[in-house]
Amino acid sequence: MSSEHPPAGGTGRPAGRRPPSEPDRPEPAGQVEQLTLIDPADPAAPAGRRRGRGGRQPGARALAEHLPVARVAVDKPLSHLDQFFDYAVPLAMDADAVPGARVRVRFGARVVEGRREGGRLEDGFIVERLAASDYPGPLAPLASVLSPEPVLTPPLLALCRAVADRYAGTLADVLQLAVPPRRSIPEKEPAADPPPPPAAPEPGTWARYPTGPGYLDALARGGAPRAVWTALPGPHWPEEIARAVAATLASGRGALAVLPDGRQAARVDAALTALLGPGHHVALTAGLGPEERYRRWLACNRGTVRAVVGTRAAMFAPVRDLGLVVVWDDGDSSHSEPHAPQPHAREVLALRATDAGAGMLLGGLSRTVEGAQLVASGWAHPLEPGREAIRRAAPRVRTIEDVDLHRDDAARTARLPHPAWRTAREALASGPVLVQVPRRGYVPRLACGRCREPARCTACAGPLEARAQSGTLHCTWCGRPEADWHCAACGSFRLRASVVGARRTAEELGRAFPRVPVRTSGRDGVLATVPGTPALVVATPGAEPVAEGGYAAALLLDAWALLARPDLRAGEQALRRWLSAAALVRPADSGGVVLIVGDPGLRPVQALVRWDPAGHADRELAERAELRFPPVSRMASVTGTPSAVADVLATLRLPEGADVLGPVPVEPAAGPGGPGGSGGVGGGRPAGRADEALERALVRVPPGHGAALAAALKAAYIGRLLRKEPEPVQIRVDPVDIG
DNA sequence: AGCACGCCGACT
DNA sequence: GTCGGCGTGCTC
Repeated sequence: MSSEHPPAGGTGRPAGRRPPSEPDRPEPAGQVEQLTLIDPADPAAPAGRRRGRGGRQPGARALAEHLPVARVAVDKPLSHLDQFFDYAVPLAMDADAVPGARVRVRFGARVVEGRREGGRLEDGFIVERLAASDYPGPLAPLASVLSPEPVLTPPLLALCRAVADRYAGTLADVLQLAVPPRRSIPEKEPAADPPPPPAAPEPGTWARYPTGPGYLDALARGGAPRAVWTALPGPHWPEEIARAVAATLASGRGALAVLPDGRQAARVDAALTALLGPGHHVALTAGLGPEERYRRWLACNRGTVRAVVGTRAAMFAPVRDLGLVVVWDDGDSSHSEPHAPQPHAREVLALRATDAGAGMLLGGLSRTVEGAQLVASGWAHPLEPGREAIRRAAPRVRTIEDVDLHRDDAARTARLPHPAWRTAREALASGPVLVQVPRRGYVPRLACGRCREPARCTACAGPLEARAQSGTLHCTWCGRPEADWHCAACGSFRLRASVVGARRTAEELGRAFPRVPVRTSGRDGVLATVPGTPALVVATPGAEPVAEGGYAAALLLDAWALLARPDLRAGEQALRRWLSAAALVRPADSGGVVLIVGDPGLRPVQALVRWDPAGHADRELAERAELRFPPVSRMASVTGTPSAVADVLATLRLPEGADVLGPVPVEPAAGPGGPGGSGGVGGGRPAGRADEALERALVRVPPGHGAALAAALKAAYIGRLLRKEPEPVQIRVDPVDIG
């Protein structure tokens, strides 16, 4: 009677069998009868209805005969529980109701005398078609199939599931990130055939790396090499990425490259077009508009194009036969998706590479600890230039200390140490000069004038700021005035106003170099390129324009400010920012000079001078290993009211070797980068009411137990939902804001 | 999330 | 006697 096989892929009981604890429900006699519809509200009743073995219901609509059940991921309700719901497939929808199709379903209806009433229309995706459902009750029919376009294909679903699991998040949240909203116009356009694979590219500038040509060759021959690539400074890396992508296409497979921002994606896009011509790839970036974005996404999903270059949202792009994933500059915080569960492009793409058996190219001018770990663990190989190639490509780097150097009048006007002023003046004779200024608001507002220790509130340790009107000191967290501050570290009473912003630096430089044009590139108003003519270009980190022919010099001001942040990654990030600016400067042979204003004894400063990001990352990794910090361990944060956090910690079934740090009170949200933000599971603010005291605990597990940690956190979270605990908690895997 | 059902106090 | 409090459970 009941079907011989349990539903494919179903996790539940075999269809037609139920535990004996539900005696009052009629035992389904067989699948087809079981699925006969009782819903009256289908206007498009198919005329020639085929009968199942026992179509006993006179008013029933005909159902698809082959696989009459559609398992649906319903978008809205209960998404915390990550459940699928089974619906019957009306015969009229049989052809369209393919796995991955978007559907509308009635959800939450009640049954009155065998008829279904009410129920809200919800969006969903068909996850799979089944011969039978393991749901014991009668199935409601699909309300409609919005489109037969299979957008949530089985491999994309599997990826979303894996990402949700890795981050203790819900499938629904990840689906939101992975599947773009539907637009009907691009869907109606016919799918073209993909172009034939291009020829394998020449190594080009990859020849500058000992293992570069071999890496490219492996890709072209269908291999899956995984490399952590330290790129040489200069303008060649976009083309090098393009060649790696082209080599993968040559093997008949697809490729996906994710870059931190649209400017850089545009450079790789242009390099790919130059190398292959149009038609082989699409760029997937914000700012395209929803329709064009969907058109390109569809082109990728339909296999019309085999390569995608884009920003972080492209990490889910459904590239077919994935042969290579590329992440450029994974230390850039833009690679962290701000929406729950906040997946990181590097992690998602490493997951995809592993699952798809694809290669990976994790490249950048610098190297993150995570990159160093991938090499240390043997998962990836280093792809590095030799010392000689670095010497040829990199500018000369000099350091000067920034103590008491304001002797010269012009230099003082520019707030520049004198040697920096002189370097700029000399370099301006032959080209543009880049001045990198830390972003305001990114650095401690005030610091000790002697030892540079950030000035902190004596009550709550929040950062102090000087009120513009009165000039008095106040804490930006608790608001308390700080009457007689002195440095907690060295006892000095002198304060130093932290950093001059880009705009004011530009004004002052303009006065110090009256005949030289000054351009700024920053948060609002980012310049992509500047001409190769003499000019001062003041930029904040990440916004440096590329100069035609390279900058003659770069000045990196206020190194201390980047390093003074109470952040695990402060050193790594500082070095990353300096390298990205320094890489835009001409090679030393052509006179390129970088001058960094900061203590030459600091490890990141030394790494810049030696141009050794890999060594720096290795040392950071060793330090993290010693302290058992991520990524050597995996961490998650649990934030909420004290009782809620305590409850989660108490019910958490932690894996072997786990430990808990805290809980500690969380500072009230301080400014833009505060502990707000949604993430993991438990979405928005964990604060029930505003201003309620919150605590945060960090949970840490040894390497290899990340999945168990995520599973345990999610179980504890779901447990609270099921128990209807009113106090919300927020759970975040790989929290970004741990100091 | 909504929206049912279900078992105990003050009203026409 | 009934209307209604929102506690608990279900939604294919």
